[in-house]
Amino acid sequence: MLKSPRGTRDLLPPDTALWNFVEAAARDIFRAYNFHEIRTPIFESTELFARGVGEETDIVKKEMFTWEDRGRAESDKGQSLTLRPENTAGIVRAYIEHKLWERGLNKFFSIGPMFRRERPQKGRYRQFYQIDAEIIGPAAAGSQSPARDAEILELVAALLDRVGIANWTLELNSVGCPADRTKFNEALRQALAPVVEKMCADCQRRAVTNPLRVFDCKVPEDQPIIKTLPTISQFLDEDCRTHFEEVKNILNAVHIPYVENPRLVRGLDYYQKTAFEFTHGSLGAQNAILGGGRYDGLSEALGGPPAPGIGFAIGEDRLVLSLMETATAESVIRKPDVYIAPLGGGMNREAARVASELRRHDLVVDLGDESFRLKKSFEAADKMGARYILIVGENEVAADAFALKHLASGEQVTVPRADLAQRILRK
RNA sequence: GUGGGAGUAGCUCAACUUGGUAGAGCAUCGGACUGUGGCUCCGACGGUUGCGGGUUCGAUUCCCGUCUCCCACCCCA
Repeated sequence: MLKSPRGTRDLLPPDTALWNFVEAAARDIFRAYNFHEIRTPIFESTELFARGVGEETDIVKKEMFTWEDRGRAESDKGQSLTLRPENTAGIVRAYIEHKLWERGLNKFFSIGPMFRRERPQKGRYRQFYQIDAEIIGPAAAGSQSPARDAEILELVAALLDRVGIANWTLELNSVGCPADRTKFNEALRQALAPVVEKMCADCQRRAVTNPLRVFDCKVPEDQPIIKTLPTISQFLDEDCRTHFEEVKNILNAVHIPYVENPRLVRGLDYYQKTAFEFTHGSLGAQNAILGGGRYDGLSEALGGPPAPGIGFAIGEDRLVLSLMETATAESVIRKPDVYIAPLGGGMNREAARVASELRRHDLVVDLGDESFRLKKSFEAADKMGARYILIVGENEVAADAFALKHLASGEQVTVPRADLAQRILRK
């Protein structure tokens, strides 16, 4: 049997109602913060991600779906294309390409699929969905301000609260400027050198390949050593330090709780200053539902003008997973207001007329078939959770009044055609 | 990419310590009940036991490979 490819899956009803609920809530929140939707291609030139995400990142080195396009002529060498592994690079590319700063546009959101060639596990798929938001623009427009960082964080908190995710934790850090990180990395290597032999095998490897990852070590014996290691906060320059302080000041002012995590780092090269993550329990090892940060140098790295920016990406798959602990898809689905049961030959066309009329009143209407016995229609109406069942038989058509039964109470009345919609809307 | 666990009906799961005709509940469809449901009862449908190979008279069971999912690692949202 044909199956969906590894790491992909079908989203089916009723779960899709939960996805729509999340996306509708996100759109509401974005509107309140004056963000506007942008839709970029799901594949881009490979070069964009190499330059934007970072040549040396695992994402670019081994986790992208990349192929060579067919050139138009023999002499035309095919361009390397890649399914987008994240969306910030694409949005910044569009910002540059269309000179969006000229139009005064600087707050964007986007919802859609991303692709990474990783080994799948729960909450980690090869096609996954992200809700992205970015603030980007000329410094003169205030895009470098810590107020934007705080605004983004407040937006995220509002969104999580809106969809009903309780007990989230905001972890906050500043990863400084590139110069700060260089100094920090150097200090970290020096601090590790004399002690690394006493640490676990993983840490010994990390100390060489990626020293920052030592902070993620979960081995209890290593913790005392890790506590003695320097943190990035000690290496921030004046500008980064005051920026970070002001972000925290504003968060305090709007009562957004956070915990400082000096060990929080970001994997992508372009992050600077503010880095953050929202986590939620019981997602196993993949406990981050959302992450983001500031990327002041990205536009220039992609050949654009200076355009400080900050943004985040919600892992929608994980958000929905978290949501399923408390909410069921059934609770957000809209059930039919009325199920119409045509009864007897020729009644399909009469039922269609009634259904058409009721739908014009914004009622959710479903119907059976004139071949159904009444019992079957009742069972169908029950199964789909309809509020009312409406019987359209010869008697009803002759009288131009229909039997309307409230399924939960069993109360049944005869209602003239003209009064049907109002009657159903009432309760 | 590495390590471990698991794949049996649409869903949730059985089928004794290497082996003997693959079962239940729920769901679906039909009937009891030709214009009044949720309950009950009866019946039917449903499977190349993930796929391929091997051992065996005989494999859901044992062995090998492979695919997929799950857990963890790497890394990351």
